[in-house]
Amino acid sequence: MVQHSEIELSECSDCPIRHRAVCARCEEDELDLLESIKYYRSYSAGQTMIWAGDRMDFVASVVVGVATLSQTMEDGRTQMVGLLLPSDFIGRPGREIAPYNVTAVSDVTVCCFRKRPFENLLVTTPHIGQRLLEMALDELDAAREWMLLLGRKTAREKIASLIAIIARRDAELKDALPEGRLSVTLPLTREAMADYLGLTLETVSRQISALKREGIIELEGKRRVIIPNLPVLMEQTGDDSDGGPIV
Amino acid sequence: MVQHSEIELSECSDCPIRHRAVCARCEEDELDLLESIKYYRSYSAGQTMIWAGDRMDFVASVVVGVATLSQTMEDGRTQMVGLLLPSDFIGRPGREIAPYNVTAVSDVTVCCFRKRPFENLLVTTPHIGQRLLEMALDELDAAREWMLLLGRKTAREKIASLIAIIARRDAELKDALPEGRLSVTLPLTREAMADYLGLTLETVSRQISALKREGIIELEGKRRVIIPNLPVLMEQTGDDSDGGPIV
DNA sequence: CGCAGAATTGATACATCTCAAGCTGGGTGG
DNA sequence: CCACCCAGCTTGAGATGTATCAATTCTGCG
Repeated sequence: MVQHSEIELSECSDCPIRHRAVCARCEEDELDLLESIKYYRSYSAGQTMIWAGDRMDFVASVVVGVATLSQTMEDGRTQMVGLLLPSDFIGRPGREIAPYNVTAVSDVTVCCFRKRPFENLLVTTPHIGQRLLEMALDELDAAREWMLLLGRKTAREKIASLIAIIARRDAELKDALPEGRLSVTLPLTREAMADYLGLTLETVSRQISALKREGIIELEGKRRVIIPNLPVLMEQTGDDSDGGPIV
Repeated sequence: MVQHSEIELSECSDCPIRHRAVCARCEEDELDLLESIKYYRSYSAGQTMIWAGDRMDFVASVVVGVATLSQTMEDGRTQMVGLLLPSDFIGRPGREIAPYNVTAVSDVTVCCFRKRPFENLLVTTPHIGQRLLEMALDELDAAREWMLLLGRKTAREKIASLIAIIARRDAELKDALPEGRLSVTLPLTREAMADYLGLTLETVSRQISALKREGIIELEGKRRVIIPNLPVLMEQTGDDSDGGPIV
């Protein structure tokens, strides 16, 4: 079931996530230590990478692709609790059992470290622990933003927020300020968006249609969204108008 | 507005949160360093300790009492995003501006560290960073559990979950397994519970009444809840029946 | 006692879910 | 090359859970 095709990727020194992942702060010699315990793994779109309850003998960084973290209740209701993009970290030092499902949304390649050696490095190599702390705190902030969305926003605000989040992230990747007419690709199906937002897929579809009808977004196919005017979209998110994210 | 009554508390070595807070892993000599930059601050019930947008020149640990972390939208909708109990950490190294409101629910005493010196200790004293990482990851797990609650649970499940969470935590403090007839005190008003759960206070009140009517809980006054049979309550939470928390 | 904040309860409105029926676009096999 | 199929998506109609608005009723306390 699980596809294990090992992929030969570049060395750490010219890895695409070298400066954002858990290894970002490492010096050359520390990088060598990581290099010696790392290996790549790939999954194809739709595959479940890890099942909640599985024993985990590794931790990993997403190198390429998009994956999701999700929880499922007995009756099938599911809630996404994390959206994993390149450089994001999977797993937790000191934990045996995976608490969430991890699913590949697109084809995904991850850089794995065997857990035990990684835990040792964590003690001996402060730069790794420092970076991991920074990343954990960033995720905690994101989770709290997400809690406001889930608990208090309307369906329309949720959709607008999601599109805005994706647009902002795209811009971040290009290091360009988002302005004028932008075009972003939704990496998620309607159902995955629903799981992200705590809605049903029908409501997601209806709200997207409504935003389109009102000219706030345009669609090119099902997955590509054009935002003629970002500030207008931002007004629909319910967030403070004045502000970029507080850093 | 803010009450600054300094309180003379014990030394670190016999501090009530010595073994759970950010200092838990510290050796005696490391503790001395913390001791030299710490000071206490107290707030009375209902007081706002920190406003979102405030400049933060310290980080802190809750020593006594309960506080909340919350976000408010322009039109007044508010969502609680953190419940801070003794030993929980406030603030983030490397951050200037507070992103959330912090409010004292009961009278609260915190142990503060000036931010700059604390950040230096973080680099020179790995035990602090390690513990902080552990705590951040625990909070992240709690946030993700909370996201499932906000996104997918019904009002009744939310209330049952909240009572169960509080019951479990009380038991943890006493290091006793919860069994038989338990009695717990809700540290929150109905409105605060609503902000925690993403509901209105009327819905909270109705659901509590419903659980009472059905004999799943009993009330002693408004704040004290008696749970005649914990497993029966747990069935109402929507969570997996089999399981304690995955550690 | 009497007041104020907290909580309960009721009646109604409304947003979102649920169930059900089509639509669309891209791939496949005849 | 077309017909078909299927997953993903859209749209509709009606049900339902929670919010909203509005009285009361508690409870603790000066």
